Amino acid sequence: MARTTRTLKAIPAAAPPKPTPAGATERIVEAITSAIVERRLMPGTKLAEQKIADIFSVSRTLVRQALNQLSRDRLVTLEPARGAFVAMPSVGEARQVFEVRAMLEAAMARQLCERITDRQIAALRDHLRDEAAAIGRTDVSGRTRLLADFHVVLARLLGNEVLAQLLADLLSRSSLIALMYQSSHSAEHSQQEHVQIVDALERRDAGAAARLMAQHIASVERKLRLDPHTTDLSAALLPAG
Amino acid sequence: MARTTRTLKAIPAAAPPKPTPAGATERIVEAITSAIVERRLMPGTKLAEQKIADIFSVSRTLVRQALNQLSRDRLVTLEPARGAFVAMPSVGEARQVFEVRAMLEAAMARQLCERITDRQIAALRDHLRDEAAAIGRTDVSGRTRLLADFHVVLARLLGNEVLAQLLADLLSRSSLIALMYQSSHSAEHSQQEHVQIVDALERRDAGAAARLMAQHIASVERKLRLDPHTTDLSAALLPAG
DNA sequence: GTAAACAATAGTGTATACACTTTGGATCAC
DNA sequence: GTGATCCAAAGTGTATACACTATTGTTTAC
Repeated sequence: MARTTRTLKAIPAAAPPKPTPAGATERIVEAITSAIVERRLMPGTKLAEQKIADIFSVSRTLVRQALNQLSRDRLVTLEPARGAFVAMPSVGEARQVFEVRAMLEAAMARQLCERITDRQIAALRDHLRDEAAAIGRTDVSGRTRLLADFHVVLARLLGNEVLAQLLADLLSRSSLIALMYQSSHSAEHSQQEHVQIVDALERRDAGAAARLMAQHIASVERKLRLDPHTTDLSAALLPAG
Repeated sequence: MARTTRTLKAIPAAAPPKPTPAGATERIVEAITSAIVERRLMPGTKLAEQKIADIFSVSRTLVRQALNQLSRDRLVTLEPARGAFVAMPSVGEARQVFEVRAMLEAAMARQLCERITDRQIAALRDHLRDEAAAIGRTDVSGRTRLLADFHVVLARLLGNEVLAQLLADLLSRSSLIALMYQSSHSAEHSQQEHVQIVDALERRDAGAAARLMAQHIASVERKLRLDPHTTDLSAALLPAG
């Protein structure tokens, strides 16, 4: 009697009925990350657990998990008993992130020259074309993502997933920093520098690739407004001192 | 009437009465991390939530938070609906971790030569002395920690907390890897290489410092037994094939 | 006797409940 | 009126409850 119904679970069922309900928590993390990087959530914004829970129709439990993950990525800061806020990276932290990126990515570019294949270079050219297209369309959020992805793509070409994930974290932090310190760095300029880097990679010129990468990152950092933003109210309101 | 009791909270109360009850979750993370690094928990061990909760006299909620954090550090892996296990990094992951460390730390050593002060070198010498002492005492867990801390100390000398934390994560993963792949690398050898690195830093010889650092990390990696450990049961039980 | 189907147990995944802290406003003393 | 005190609303921190999935041991069909 119970036979017919119970045997249902014996059927493995391929997988297609699940688009992305796999991780409910992950969906929330993705949504908040996108919102921050695409400037829909400004630094300092409070992220109240119950409000987010209502929006996604889940309990606070899953929201808290998501916020915890985001805090490990440094995209949100958790203040004990006060709540979660979109992170406001300090000037010092911004400098440190870019310093680490310069170290890592210059070394990566150097390594890449020794291993990269023609096929991989072709893939990079494709990516550069996508970047240019997004810039032409003035697709703001798309171009931001593509410009950041360029760096992760390089890491993936090395076949090093550990490096790729490390870099992905640094890049999301960089996005937040660029957003917070009003980067005046034009997308076109970044894209041109990417082209130069790929050119160097194609020539297998390790020295040039490393140097260009370091310069590119320094260039992005230099365009940040790292002076004004003072967290000191009195200094801000009494500029004469 | 309620006056006398309520006014108590007006007193800020310094801080001393709190040794480490700050984060209950953090205490659990620390305990499990120590247990893994000090080889009291072997790779693949199941970490049942309720058992851990009982041990620390807390609810599963806090244990789950701790396990989530540990999974982000790659010290434990979470298998959906199956539970948490002490991570078993693959050979590929091991190689990738060491590759990233080589890139990052060589660059760090190079940078350090340009900025390090005599005072900081003295501090490094102190650290080297501690290492030697721990080795003399055959203080296994202590020497392991000190040898790893050397690398984090270098990052801190650069004044780059972002780098320091990144490196700390990579080092805890390295510890797990060394443990899993039965490193035959002697502590004495590592310590001698540390001394050579500090010597190069003292000479402000950037090239030598970077090279020695890269060699040191490669040396540690080379001593790992990266062949045997097969995750394939049949291959393990039927060596003849 | 073997192998598949079933049932019981243990354990994870999510939601809910409750205690405590913070915060903004109202009250009260002066 | 100005100041601090107190109270209520909102929100976080932790524990507990319940549903569902995986696993293991048993039974049953052949």
